[in-house]
Amino acid sequence: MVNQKNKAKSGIPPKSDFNDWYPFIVEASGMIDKRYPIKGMDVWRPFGWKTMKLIDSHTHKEMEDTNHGECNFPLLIPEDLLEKENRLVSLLKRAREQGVNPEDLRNDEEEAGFKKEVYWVKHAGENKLDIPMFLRPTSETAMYTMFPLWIRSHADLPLKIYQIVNTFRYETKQTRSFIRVREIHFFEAHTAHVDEEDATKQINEDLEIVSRLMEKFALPTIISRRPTWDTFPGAWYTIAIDVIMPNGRTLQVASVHHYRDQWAKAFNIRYENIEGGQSYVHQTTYGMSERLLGAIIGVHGDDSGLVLPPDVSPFQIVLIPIISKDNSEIIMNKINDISNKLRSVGLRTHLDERKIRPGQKYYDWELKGIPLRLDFGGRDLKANTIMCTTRLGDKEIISLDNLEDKVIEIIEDFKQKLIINSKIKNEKAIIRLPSLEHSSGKWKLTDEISANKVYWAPFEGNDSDAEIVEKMTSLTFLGESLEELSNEMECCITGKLTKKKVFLAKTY
RNA sequence: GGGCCCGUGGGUUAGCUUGGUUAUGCUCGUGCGUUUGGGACGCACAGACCCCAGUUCGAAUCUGGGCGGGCCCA
Repeated sequence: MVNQKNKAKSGIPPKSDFNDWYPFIVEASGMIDKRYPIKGMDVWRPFGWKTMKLIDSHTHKEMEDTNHGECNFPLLIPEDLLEKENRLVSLLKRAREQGVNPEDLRNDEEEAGFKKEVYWVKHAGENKLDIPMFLRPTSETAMYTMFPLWIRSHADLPLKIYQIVNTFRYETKQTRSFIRVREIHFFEAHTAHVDEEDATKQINEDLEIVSRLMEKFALPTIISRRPTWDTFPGAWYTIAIDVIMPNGRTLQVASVHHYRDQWAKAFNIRYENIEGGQSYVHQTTYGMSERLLGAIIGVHGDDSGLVLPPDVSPFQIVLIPIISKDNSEIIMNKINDISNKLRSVGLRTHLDERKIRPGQKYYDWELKGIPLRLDFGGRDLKANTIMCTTRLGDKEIISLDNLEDKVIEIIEDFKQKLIINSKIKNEKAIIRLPSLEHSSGKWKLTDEISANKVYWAPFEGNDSDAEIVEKMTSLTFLGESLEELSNEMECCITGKLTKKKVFLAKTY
C-alpha cells in the first residue's frame, strides 16, 4: 500500500513497461531534456553529460593505451567528395550482387548512398553555395581525403586515429533518447595497415578493447559477424556488438569493420612498400556512440530509477547529513571531513546539503542511480559510524575508522554484483529457436516466438534460407557467433550438419 | 511509402460529444513559518488552451489548413 502510494507520487512507470519506463527515466533522472524543439535532438543536461563523459574517458584511455592518436575533423564535407564514396559503394554493391544468387538480393534502397539521410548546407549568408556541403554522418569521406597526404611509405603505417565528435543523420523513423537520435555523440577509430593480416590484428585488438569496456559498464554482449546482406557495402565484413534490452530488443552498441583495401582503392591511399613498389593500405574502423549509455540505463535500471555502474556514475557516493536543531554545526563539520577524506582517495563524492528532508534526498539519488549512499547523523556521531546503503538495497552500519578502504571494497562488490546480475539476465534471455517443419510446401514453427527473447540456432544456409526464417519468426538475423557450437548440429532449415551458430532477435 | 491518434501552466491532467461566469486536480516552482534517521505541514504567490483562417453575438470546444508530436503496418 505504502509502496503503491510512493510509486504514484514518483510517477515512474514499472520497468516491465519498458517502452514507458525508458523515456520517463532518462528525463526524470536529469540526464537529458527532450523539450528542445527538434525531433531526435535532445539537450544533454549536466548529469547526463557527465555520465557520457565518464564513458568516453574509458574509451580515451583504451585508445591511448593502444597507440591511437586523437584527432578532430571538420563537421562539414563538400558534396563532391561524397561522389567518390557513392561510386565505391555502388561498385561494391554491384560486385557483391553478382557474386550471389540474384534472386537472393535484398536492400535495394541504398541507391543514393548517404544522400537521403544527411543534413545539407546549401547557403552561406545570402549566397547559394556552388558546391553544397553536408554534415558528416560518419567521417570516412573526410578522413580518407586526408590519408593519401599523410601516408607515403610503409614507415607511416599503421596509422591509428580516432575522434569523439557529433555526427548527423536525418532519421525519419521514431527517435529515442540515446538509442536513435539525429545528432549522434559518436566515437570512431580509423586505422590503415600494410596488409590484410595486419588489419585483421587490429580487428582483434578492437574486440579486446570492447570486452574491457563492457566489463567496466557491466554489460553482457552478443558478438557476431553480421550477415553479408546486412553489412555496409563498403566493408568486407562487420562484427557487431549487441546488448539485449529488457523488452528483448537488441541494441547495437559497437561495430568493427574490416575494409580490406576497398576504400583505399577509391580514395587512392597507397604507400611505398619495402620492395619499392606501391601498395594499397588495408583499413579498419571501430564505432560506438551514446547507445552505450542507453544500454547501461536499460540493462541496470529498476522500478526506482537508474542504477549506474561506479565507473560511469557522476558520483559514486552521495553523503546525506541527518541534522536536527541542536547538532547541525557539528554534524556538518564532521560530514565535511568525511567528504574530504573520500575525495582525497579519488572517490567521486557529493555532499547533499539541500534544505529538504532526508527521505526526499533518498528518492532523488535512487532515481539518479548513485551506487552508494552514506547517511551521517547524531547516532553515528556518538558511535563513530556511518550508515551505508547501496543502490541495490544492501545496508550496513560501518565504522569511520578505515572508512575509505571499506567504501572502496563495497563499491567493488557492487560492481561485481551488477556484472553477475546482468550476466544472469542475459543468459536467461537467449534461448534456442523452436524447430522448423516443412510440410505441404510451407514452413511452420513448432512453437511460438516470445516477444522478449533473443534466439540462437544452428544455421548453414544461404540468403534466401535466412529470409524464410526471418519472415516466419519476424526476427532479424544478428549474425554468426564468433564462437562455434561445441558439437555439430543440424541447420535449422537445410538440415546440414554445422557448427555455425546464429543469433536472431528483434532489433532497435 | 500507407494508415490511425494526439497538441491545455515546467511536468501530468479535467473540461471538448451538447460553444457561454474567473479553465479543474495533482506535481514542480517561489516566499514566510514550524520541521529533518525513507517523499513533512500550514498560509500566501506564480504559471497554460500549438499557429493561421473560417463559422458565430460568443471558440480550448465546431470546420479547414499549417506546424509539432506519438503509434501501427510495409
